[in-house]
Amino acid sequence: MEAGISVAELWDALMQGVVDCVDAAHLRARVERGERLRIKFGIDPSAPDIHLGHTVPMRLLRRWQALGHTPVLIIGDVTARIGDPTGRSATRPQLTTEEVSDNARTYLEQLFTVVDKNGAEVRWQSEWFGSFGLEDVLHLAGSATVAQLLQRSDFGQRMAEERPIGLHELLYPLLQGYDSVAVAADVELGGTDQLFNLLRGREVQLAYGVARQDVVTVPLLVGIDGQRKMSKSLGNAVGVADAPDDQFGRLMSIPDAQILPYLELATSTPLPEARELGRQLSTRAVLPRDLKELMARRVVAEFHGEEAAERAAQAFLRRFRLRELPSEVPEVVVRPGPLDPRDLLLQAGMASSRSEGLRLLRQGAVRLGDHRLPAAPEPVEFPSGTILRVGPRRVVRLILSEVGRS
RNA sequence: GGGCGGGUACCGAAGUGGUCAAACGGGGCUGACUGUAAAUCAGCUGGCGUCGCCUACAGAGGUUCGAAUCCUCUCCCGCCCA
Repeated sequence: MEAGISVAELWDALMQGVVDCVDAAHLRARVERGERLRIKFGIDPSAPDIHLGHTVPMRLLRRWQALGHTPVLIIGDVTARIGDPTGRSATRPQLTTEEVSDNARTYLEQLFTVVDKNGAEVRWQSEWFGSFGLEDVLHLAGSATVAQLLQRSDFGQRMAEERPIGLHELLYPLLQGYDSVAVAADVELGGTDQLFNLLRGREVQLAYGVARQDVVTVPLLVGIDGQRKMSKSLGNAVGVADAPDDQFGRLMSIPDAQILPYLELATSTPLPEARELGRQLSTRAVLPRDLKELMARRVVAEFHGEEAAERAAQAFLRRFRLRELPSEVPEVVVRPGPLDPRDLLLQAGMASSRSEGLRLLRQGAVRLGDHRLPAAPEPVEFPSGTILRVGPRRVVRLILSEVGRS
């Protein structure tokens, strides 16, 4: 435990960025008593990678960890198969055990890019649910009423729209809640959308006669579309394990309004500095574009290091501001000899059909070497190594060869 | 078991005999513009030897000169009643 910092300061550090805290008075008292708490954070390996949105609660978890508390990471290998219905307007497809265990492996690796592996406890749901019998399920189900579970707004909405709600989905919050019983959680952390599930955990604990956890939520990170919650399946996520260039590029595409939230939630920028930058942004003392670049650099640096962040930033500038070629141009093998432009696009993998190729040509999207290709049927010829560009971001180097073409 | 409403392109959703490769919205792509892969505006968005052909509106049959649209059966989904 850190010496020389006041109880109030300690509490502030723990609560930085927190949205909901239940029961705050209870939790604060425990913290002030110097108790070392077990902080539960669950993650469902329902997709192969962790994204920036996940790192928001993870980052808070790391702060708690640094102040002497124990992260208890739950790998939701059972609930992942159901799919958390939170925020969903439709039932999720259920995953197979193989998919889940594959995902879980990469999840753990990626979790420890933020949370310190030392002193963290990793628990798999199957530890306790693996031997869960029907009687156990019934007992657990008996801890809540249908009306209580239907309180959730997403369920209510689905009811109103006469859409289906799977019975297993109703069980989801209870399963997650039981985890808290199994690991004797003192605190559970999650995004604001998790509030219902987190609070349900308290009720489950009550039903099992164990001490109730306190609940802490953090803001959700909006996806790079600036609209919806960040989610892999919505394609608006920045993956923790994504390549530096890819992360940087995606981050540079967020709307201006999201620059500050990203800076505060997805980087380790100290709060005072973030506030000051926000002030400069509002007075235009700093350009949104420049601040966005700073944010993107910091995010990339967290996962790949300063050097990689610098390289990614340089590559981005070269490519989009100066319109230079990226340093690594993928090569693609095409057949030599005069080629119909549409076939060229098809062979180069830039179009999925000749019709699509024709559309791109008509739209003036195709540049071969230094020239824009017209939508004419005349075959083109070019030396090996010629650059083919389609649109602003797809580039390949054409290698002529009779062999190896597909 | 009964009643009702559905299954349309990547998604949502119109269309109820020809003019439907299928309105509209979202997404995606492209162009212009810009501080950016933002915002805005415009176009494109089944395939093929490009004014023609092929495949397509859950599936299989059928009626018709002609069907996403009508009929029959099948499969699947939702809600309600029991």
